[in-house]
Amino acid sequence: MAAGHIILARAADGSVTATSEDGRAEAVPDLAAYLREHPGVRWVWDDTTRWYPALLAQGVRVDRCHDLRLCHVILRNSVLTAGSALAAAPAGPWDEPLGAIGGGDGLFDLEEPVVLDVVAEFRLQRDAVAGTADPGRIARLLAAESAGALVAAELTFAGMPWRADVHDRVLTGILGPRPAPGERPACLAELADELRRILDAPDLNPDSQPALMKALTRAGLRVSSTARWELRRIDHPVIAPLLEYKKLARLLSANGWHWLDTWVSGGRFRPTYVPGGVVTGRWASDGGGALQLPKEVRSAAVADPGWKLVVADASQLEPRVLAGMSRDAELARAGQGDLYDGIVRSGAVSKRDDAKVAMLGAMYGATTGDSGRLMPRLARQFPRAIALVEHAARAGERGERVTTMLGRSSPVPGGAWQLAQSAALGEDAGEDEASRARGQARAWGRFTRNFVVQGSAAEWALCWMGGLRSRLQAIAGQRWLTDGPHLVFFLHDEVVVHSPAEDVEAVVAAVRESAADAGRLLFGETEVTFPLTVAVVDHYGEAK
DNA sequence: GGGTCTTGCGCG
DNA sequence: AAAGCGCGCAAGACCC
Repeated sequence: MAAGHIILARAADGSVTATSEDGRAEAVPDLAAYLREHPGVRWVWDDTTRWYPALLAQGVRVDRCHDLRLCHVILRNSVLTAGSALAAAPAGPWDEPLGAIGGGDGLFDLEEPVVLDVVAEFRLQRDAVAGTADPGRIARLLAAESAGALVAAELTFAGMPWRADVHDRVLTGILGPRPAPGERPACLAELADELRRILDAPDLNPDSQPALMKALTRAGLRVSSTARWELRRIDHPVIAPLLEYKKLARLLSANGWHWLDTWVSGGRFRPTYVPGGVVTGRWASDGGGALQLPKEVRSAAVADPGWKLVVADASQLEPRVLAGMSRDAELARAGQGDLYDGIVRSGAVSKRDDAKVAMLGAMYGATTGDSGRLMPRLARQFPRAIALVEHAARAGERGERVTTMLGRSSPVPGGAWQLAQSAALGEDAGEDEASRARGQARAWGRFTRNFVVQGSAAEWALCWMGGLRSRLQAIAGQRWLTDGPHLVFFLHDEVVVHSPAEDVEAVVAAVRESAADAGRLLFGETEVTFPLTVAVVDHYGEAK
């Protein structure tokens, strides 16, 4: 049996109080020492971002926590806890966005710090969970979400190993040497000159969309935007160098030398992750753009000497999660190996690429094009899976909420949406109004359709990563976080572990065992498999 | 000079 | 000007 919960609270003066489950409270003069003296406890606190980074900096790791702020958001919105006192209460400080609550450590925070009653909030949350038909379900979500908060803090603390010299070499190879401030790198400057020459626009700044638009129009190109997908299908000598320019300009502005100066220091890339930052439950990032790290620069993520990167990604995660949720045995069978090959073997479609496009269409709500055309063939072959996403779409079109495997619910559409729908029902509603409302209803249906799949896949990933974190800790033994194998990167369905070479075998096993556990945590015993692609590499660019 | 919107593109 | 979901970021445009 676990050692139970201890609730930590910080008063306005900074003093810390610990309250155990039987209600006994004690002052905690030395927090780091207190945590070390109580291993195995699940620490309950207002917000992991307000406690854990400082503890890590003092060399203290935490096994488990309950993040009240993240859990509050889930319980406030879930249809499973809609009848709870927590959900019925008016919006309060726990509903405020990240960073706005608590002791007011913001630099210009002039307001009185709000001291949150963490003991009362924890009781409300436990009651909300206990009041559901299957308390274990949403409890698993809260545990996974909280574990994710610990992982996020540790990812930032440890950082992804990053070689600035390698990154610089990549940039120089593609763009030319680093230019003086305010200048374009050589390759971009040459391309810009070429564009000006071809378009006969000597002062053109190709970074300005309106200016580019004008120059293209003057040269006789009929375009309605300067987006790549539109330019790509035009036959004109300017297109090739223009697309090349855009590609290089993107690399320079998003992940060039400026990015390197800003986000990489001491040989580590340290972005900020935001657990629960996306409505579906996916993480967002805030600074560093960790979730958009382009493939071109991944070779700069190099393992330290004597260390390796273990890169693992879950293959075709979303359709597998859909198979699990819908208990679609046919789709589970198709996913015994490569899922898209399996769909071809089932006879639904004839090419692997068609299987992929059709499946994406089912999960995103495609209605036209190849995707929309192929999707009905899936419905015949995998009726349970497709019925699940169709139901989610219909519910969204009616303005209802939908819920993931572990209990995160979608928001209700906003006031403008509701207004448009009721306006369309009015007697004097015009055809315009009605069709706009229909369009918005379908758009919300596409969102809820995707929500159940994307959100449940995010839960799988949280469970996977949480389990992996514990296993890595066990492998590390007495070693400190960054001295043993540890997570350094996360990307929706992919993780990177930085590991001493001698631990790699154990790490690979841990990654796979954690994936199998995650499947069971979401679906119990299930036919659905969650195969991983695992690569042990010296640099991230080698994987995939 | 600041804040916010728009465009375009990177990731899953 | 996306067909088909979810994001973040940078640059320029635009407004005050």
